[in-house]
Amino acid sequence: MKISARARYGVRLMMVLARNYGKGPIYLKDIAKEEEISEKYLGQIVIPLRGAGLVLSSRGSHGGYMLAREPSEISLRQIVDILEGDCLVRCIKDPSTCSRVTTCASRDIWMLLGGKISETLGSVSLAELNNIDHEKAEIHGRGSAVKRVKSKA
Amino acid sequence: MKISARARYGVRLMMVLARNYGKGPIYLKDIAKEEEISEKYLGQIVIPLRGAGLVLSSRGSHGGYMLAREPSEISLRQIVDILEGDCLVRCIKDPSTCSRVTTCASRDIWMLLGGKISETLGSVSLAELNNIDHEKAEIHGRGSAVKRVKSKA
DNA sequence: CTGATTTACTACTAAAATAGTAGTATTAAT
DNA sequence: ATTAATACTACTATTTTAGTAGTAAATCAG
Repeated sequence: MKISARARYGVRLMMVLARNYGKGPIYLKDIAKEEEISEKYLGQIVIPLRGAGLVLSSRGSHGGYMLAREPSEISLRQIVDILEGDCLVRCIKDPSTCSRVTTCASRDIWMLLGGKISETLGSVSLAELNNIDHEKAEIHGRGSAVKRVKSKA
Repeated sequence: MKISARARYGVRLMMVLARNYGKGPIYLKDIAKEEEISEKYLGQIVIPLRGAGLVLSSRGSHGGYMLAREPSEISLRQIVDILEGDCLVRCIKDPSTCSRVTTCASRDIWMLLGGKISETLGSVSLAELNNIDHEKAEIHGRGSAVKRVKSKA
């Protein structure tokens, strides 16, 4: 039971966009460089986030990505749900895959657990996440994200 | 983010043993038949459960498996922890695998989530799980487990 | 003792999922 | 036009998963 790189990378991508909210579009290249993630792979990850309306994009030489709404209005749950396609057990989404559904108690428990996970992820917004990040950065002395690395200046 | 068949099967195996607690050892063959799981595969799954002291085994012609303690004293968390080797993200168990550990906020969230999952699984015992099961069985009319299928009689 | 039956252990394997890479097309500013 | 960004599609190496197969060891009945 682990979280895919896809979802983890997606969250980090969104955190960078959240830090730069209101500053216009950010290049994927810069995010990839800062977060040390393959740009091509990030390019695949951002597509469904855009498709779900969490991210806006613009193409061309001054293109890039930005959040579609405030960081406080985007929860981790939304991001993870989009990127982590599969649920805990298949029979939750699709009960027809198992004939034991009506009598299976363990299924009930996996559903309960799935609910708890959603609840937990739903209770954390990108804004809160970046607050944690900022506190840690103050202690350990890290710069303020993209700006420092940005290729233009 | 899904639960492996290994862990799911392990939970079902333990539920059968819980239903038959106090009745002496149960054959893996019967459990496999009842739960419609490969006996050989179950044989692999039960080993670590025995190793962790949750299950007792005896070999030979009247061998089998039984719980090492009362169903109310065994939580889902124990079972899942034993069978689901990996944690949510590798950097939790082994911080040295990532250089960003000190400044990474997302890691904090995955740890929080991991805690919630443990908490949830820890709050459910095999006894409680079988109560749910029994309620469902009464509604949908299923027999009382192994006995019905048992190969000897 | 012997044979039947069970667990214990080890090695192997087909299929699926994961985490990418690569290349091309499209869009937009200079 | 050229450049520089996103958009899209296809492919692939590696790892993980979910088993299968076969042998060894223990235990009980007769």
